[in-house]
Amino acid sequence: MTTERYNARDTEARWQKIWEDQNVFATRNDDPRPKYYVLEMFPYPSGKLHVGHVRNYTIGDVVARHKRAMGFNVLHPMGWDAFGLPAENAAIERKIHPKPWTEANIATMKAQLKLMGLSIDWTREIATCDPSYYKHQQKMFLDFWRAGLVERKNSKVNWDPVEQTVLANEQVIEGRGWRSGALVEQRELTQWFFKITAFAQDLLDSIDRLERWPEKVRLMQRNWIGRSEGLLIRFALDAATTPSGESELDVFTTRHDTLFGAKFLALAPDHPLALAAATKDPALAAFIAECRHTGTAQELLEKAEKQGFDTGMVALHPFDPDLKLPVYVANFVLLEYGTGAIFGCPAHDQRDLDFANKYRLGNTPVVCPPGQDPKNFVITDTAYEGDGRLINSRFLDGMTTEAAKEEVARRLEAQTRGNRPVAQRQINFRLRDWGISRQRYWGCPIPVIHCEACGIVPVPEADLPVRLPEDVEFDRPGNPLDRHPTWKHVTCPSCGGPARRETDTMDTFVDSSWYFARFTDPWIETAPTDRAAVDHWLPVDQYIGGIEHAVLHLLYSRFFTRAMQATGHAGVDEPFAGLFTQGMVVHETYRRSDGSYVEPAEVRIETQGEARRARLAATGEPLEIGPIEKMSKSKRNTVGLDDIAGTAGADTARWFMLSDSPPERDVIWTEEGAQGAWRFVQRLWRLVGEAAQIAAVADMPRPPVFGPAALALRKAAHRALARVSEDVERLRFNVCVAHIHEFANAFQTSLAELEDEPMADYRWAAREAASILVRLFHPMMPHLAEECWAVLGYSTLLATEAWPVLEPDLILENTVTLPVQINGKKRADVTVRRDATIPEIEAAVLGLDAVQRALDGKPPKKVIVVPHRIVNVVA
RNA sequence: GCCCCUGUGGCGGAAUUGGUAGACGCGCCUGACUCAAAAUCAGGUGGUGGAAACAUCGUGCUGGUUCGAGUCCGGCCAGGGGCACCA
Repeated sequence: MTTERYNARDTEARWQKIWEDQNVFATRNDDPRPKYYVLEMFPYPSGKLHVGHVRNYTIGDVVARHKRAMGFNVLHPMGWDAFGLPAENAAIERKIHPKPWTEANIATMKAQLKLMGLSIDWTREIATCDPSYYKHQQKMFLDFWRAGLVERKNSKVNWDPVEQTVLANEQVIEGRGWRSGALVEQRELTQWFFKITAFAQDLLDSIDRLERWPEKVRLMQRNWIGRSEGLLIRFALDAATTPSGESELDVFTTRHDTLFGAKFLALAPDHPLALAAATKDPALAAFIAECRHTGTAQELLEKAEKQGFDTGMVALHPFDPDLKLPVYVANFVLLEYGTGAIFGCPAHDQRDLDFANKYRLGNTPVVCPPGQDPKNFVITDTAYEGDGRLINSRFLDGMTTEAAKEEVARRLEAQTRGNRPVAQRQINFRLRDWGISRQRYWGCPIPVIHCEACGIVPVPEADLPVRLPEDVEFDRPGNPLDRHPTWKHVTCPSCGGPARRETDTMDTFVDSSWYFARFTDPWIETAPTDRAAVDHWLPVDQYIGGIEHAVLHLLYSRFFTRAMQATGHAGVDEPFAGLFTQGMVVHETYRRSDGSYVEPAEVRIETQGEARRARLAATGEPLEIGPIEKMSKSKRNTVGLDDIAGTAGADTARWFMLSDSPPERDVIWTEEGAQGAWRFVQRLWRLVGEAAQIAAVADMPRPPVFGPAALALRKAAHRALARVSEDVERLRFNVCVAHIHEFANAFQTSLAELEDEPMADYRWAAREAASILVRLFHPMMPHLAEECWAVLGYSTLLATEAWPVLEPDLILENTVTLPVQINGKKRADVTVRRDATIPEIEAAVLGLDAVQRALDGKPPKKVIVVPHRIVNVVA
């Protein structure tokens, strides 16, 4: 019996067309079934779908198809994160306008996505560069502004010299721009900010509720928000020493217990008091200028030595005005955190100690580590930053760190100067407001107008969207909007006088902060969201994407959803109830003897025993096999969709992506593995073909009894069903793959052992087994599954079929075989009735030869019976 | 420097969450089919000893808890990630 070889190319195209023609994946908002919203992070339309995308969307598609089979009304949309710099760079390099460039890329990538057979509702497709999308974003910007969630302020910002634009803190990784990799400089600019800090506490607290998020991402967000509880202490200054008679200085600390160890105060170089003093002290002004200079590049900043300048000002210790503390300006104090001023306790803070040692300010240990004799506890080069008992601290002596903090806070809060308390408890966050101004063209225009008479005026809602002009030039660096001859010149909507449009555009992360909400009703024109739709669908039940967005996109979206809730655009605060971060696709690298990289497609791998060797396929030239790395153009180790889907088909690529590694880990793309997946596709095809030959007709009545062969097959089918059902729910697709393999092996063996003329009961069981098998692999390999479904004689679409129903009786055996251990080592097996009592099991075990021998006539010390698991005899 | 995660055959990885370590796949070895190759099918594949039954060791190292530890606890080592003058 021969079966035709499975033709992936034609078959996949055929089913894709059928799904499309029948609108199988279009989702209705008024469908009464329970909802399930699956979403993969939408792509930037770079023009090329790479295997990382394939993995991401395959995972999402498995979830979508499985949930659909489980009876949910599944929303699985797709769109384009279409604003961004690459389009502008293409415009500069290739003289193509960003708009047609982006549109062409979208068309290409959409066609590639369709080749993968994803069950996407394309009727909801959106692109963020479309005015029908960004007009709503402008509307929300204005609403947020009115709600006090937008602010225009002057501050130090990260300037990317390559991209010629400002970046948010989250977009600076190790001092470099997240995209350009250029060293970021600090610049002082007036910018638009979203007040993400307004939600700092809530964003932090709510992380606890995100139970279906990876712990790792939750931790990263907690650290990024960086809450610390401390005390704001108002130090008195000796007014005679200050530039204009200033008498107070606020300092934030989390270690108020060490207050008696204070040796100095330090101000950030740009602290108002430092600037005031600098007007009267040229040397200080020079020092501050120097700090600013070295402060431009993050890298230098990290290596820079602690430096300070004694301002001559004197502060008084809050508990003893006779203790005078010098006030320095120091390069390591940050203006943006706390009050921009600190008190230095050298004994218990390494930075303060380095500083004090350099300027000979001395140190007094005030916290004694546990187990240390206070009498000979001295600090030289290493500060003690841990907890302990207080020493050298008058009324605090003997207290624990915690008690001393409380005592200091209590006493200082009770003190007043003027009529203000000397201290108050304060919570500080590391999180900064989100700077969204970008000095670029290809982004969403910020809908405001600058008027000399009226100040900053919002664009009236009737005038939205503020459209990007299309006639722009990219011949020079900088922002083309700013250079446009007419676009920015407008009349003030308030006074009618001449005014200027804002030429900055929004960070593209704003675009991606609410697209998931827009998908719930992308048709509504009068508002960003339809409240019924957005409240029905959100939060996203399963969101899938890369770990690189752990704090960027995922934190911004959490903020944005809260802001939408505050302005009435959504009824929820958390956008993503479940998050899954998938690993990267990596590949071996190959290099010639001259060090140049060679693409996998040009390489031939030879194996000799366990040794692997690589050669250039064309010439046989030997190549060095390099480390396995993230796919990149520079290492030339990329694999394109065409390389995979071309002959072996999308199903093969999808199956391989899911088979080896757990989805959260990196998967190594190997030629051998891909071939293995292709072989399995063929094997399933043959297997289902053979099964179809003997399988009963679909409506054959269920036989009253099953013979041993039929029963064994049914058991294997239902065992696989039970296991795959559980593991697909837990997104453990690699384990699902193993179960399907196991079942296919058992099925094939069963068919091979068959007599020529199978009995009716077996023919019924074969149909059942085949239909279960096909439905189990359908979410992963939908085209092959549809084709097999048709081969089995069904006329329905498998894409809309229900998940098989488990018969639990079939996976319960009447007898169980338990391993028998003697002193913890396995020595025998015992088979007992499933419902055997513990004494019965014990009796059976003690009767075993191996146990008798081991006991040597003596009674066992102990027999541990764990029903259905194991028996352990302690001799 | 601080915080977190991960270490299991030649490789990717399973292990019912404290109960038979190595499922499943890749690779490799042997055999069948073939003039031959590919494809396919059958068998084998952690180390050591043994013809075999079997014995014995074995989840980075080390100590502990337990009848029983890959899984829990303590201390190391290695690899990966996040944050980084955050007071």
